[in-house]
Amino acid sequence: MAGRTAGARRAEILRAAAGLFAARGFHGVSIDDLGKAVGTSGPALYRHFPGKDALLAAMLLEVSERLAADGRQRAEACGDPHRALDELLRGHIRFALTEPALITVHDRELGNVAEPDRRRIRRLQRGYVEQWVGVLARLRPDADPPTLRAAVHAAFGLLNSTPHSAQQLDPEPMAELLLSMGRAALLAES
Amino acid sequence: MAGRTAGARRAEILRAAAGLFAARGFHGVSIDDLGKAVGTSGPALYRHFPGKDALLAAMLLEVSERLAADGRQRAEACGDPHRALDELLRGHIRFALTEPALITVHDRELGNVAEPDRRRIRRLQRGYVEQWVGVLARLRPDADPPTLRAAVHAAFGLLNSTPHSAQQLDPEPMAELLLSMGRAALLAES
DNA sequence: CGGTGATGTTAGTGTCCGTTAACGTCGGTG
DNA sequence: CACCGACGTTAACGGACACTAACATCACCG
Repeated sequence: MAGRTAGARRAEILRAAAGLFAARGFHGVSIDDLGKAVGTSGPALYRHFPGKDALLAAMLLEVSERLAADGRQRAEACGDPHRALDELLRGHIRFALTEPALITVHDRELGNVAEPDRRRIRRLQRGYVEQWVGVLARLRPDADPPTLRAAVHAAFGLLNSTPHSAQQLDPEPMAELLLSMGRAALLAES
Repeated sequence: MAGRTAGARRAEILRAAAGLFAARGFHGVSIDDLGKAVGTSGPALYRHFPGKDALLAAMLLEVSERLAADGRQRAEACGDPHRALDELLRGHIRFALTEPALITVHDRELGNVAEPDRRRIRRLQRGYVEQWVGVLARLRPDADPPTLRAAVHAAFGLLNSTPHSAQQLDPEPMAELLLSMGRAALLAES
């Protein structure tokens, strides 16, 4: 029982921390802020994480693993690259619309993670990007890998703009808009 | 002459601060860091800005004004909406590639500006967005304004992804890539 | 029932940070 | 030359922060 409770607490802390980090930045959130956000006060956090840095590292590792695993699964699920690209887009869009705070922290706060974890996160992120590049390469055999990588990063920027603009549209039309924009951008001839 | 020197110093501080804020976030940079970055030490800053917050506010105001003025000029320069959109795209891309740090700070750190300046910055940003929306509305009369606004925000996300990916490609091909991707995304039928 | 581990509390502790104070330098100006 | 404003310095102060220490609670288990 203790294990399950501990896991729930940990997840609750990570969720609250994601919201606060996304809104004010890692250095703009204090340990006491994090404690208050989950109903405890301050240093209770150290029962679940060895420190503030470790909390951020755990959060980014978890997100990167989710994205990478989801991407691998979706990219390998179907042989048609057009369908595979749509699957990747839909998966990323669902994630971005469901957890905008995690997406925000994911591409802003890597610089605040120290070296052992940082490398693991980078490796996962790179693997995710390469899934996209692999699919895209089959759709655009003319383009060289660096261009494809830059295009994928640009598409991520497009999809991750959700936190800035999601308030303007309902989730379903927003998802459709992002899907068509992302597809058009990635398949555009330069 | 003192005026010219002061202006140069002020601009130098803003430039250095942009780089540091973009890399580590507003709260991750100290006054002493800012001083060291321009060759002076610490509190010399208070000869040029009343405080750290005011420095950020000045930076964001300047960027927002530059973007809004440039957008207005480019959007109004030509009657053909296709050409106007290309002009807006090229202008924004040039800015994003020339000053990636300013672009980064511009859409991350507004939350750290207090209320009097904050409203002015928001107004300028909104004006810039509306320039894009106005041009886009002539190209896509079918779409409603909220959708167009969301599309413009998404396109900004695409164009502003430069800081994450600009190292992979030379500036000119990168600009061409962003131009074609941005154009395709904004004109995609949903 | 006594022990134990998980989980919380409050009270420090040392450090860093934004800001102010007091003072120095120096070029230009009356 | 006396003065003054622009610009810089170092020293200090008060508060905030990450983290630790010492102690409380309480379910569970032998």
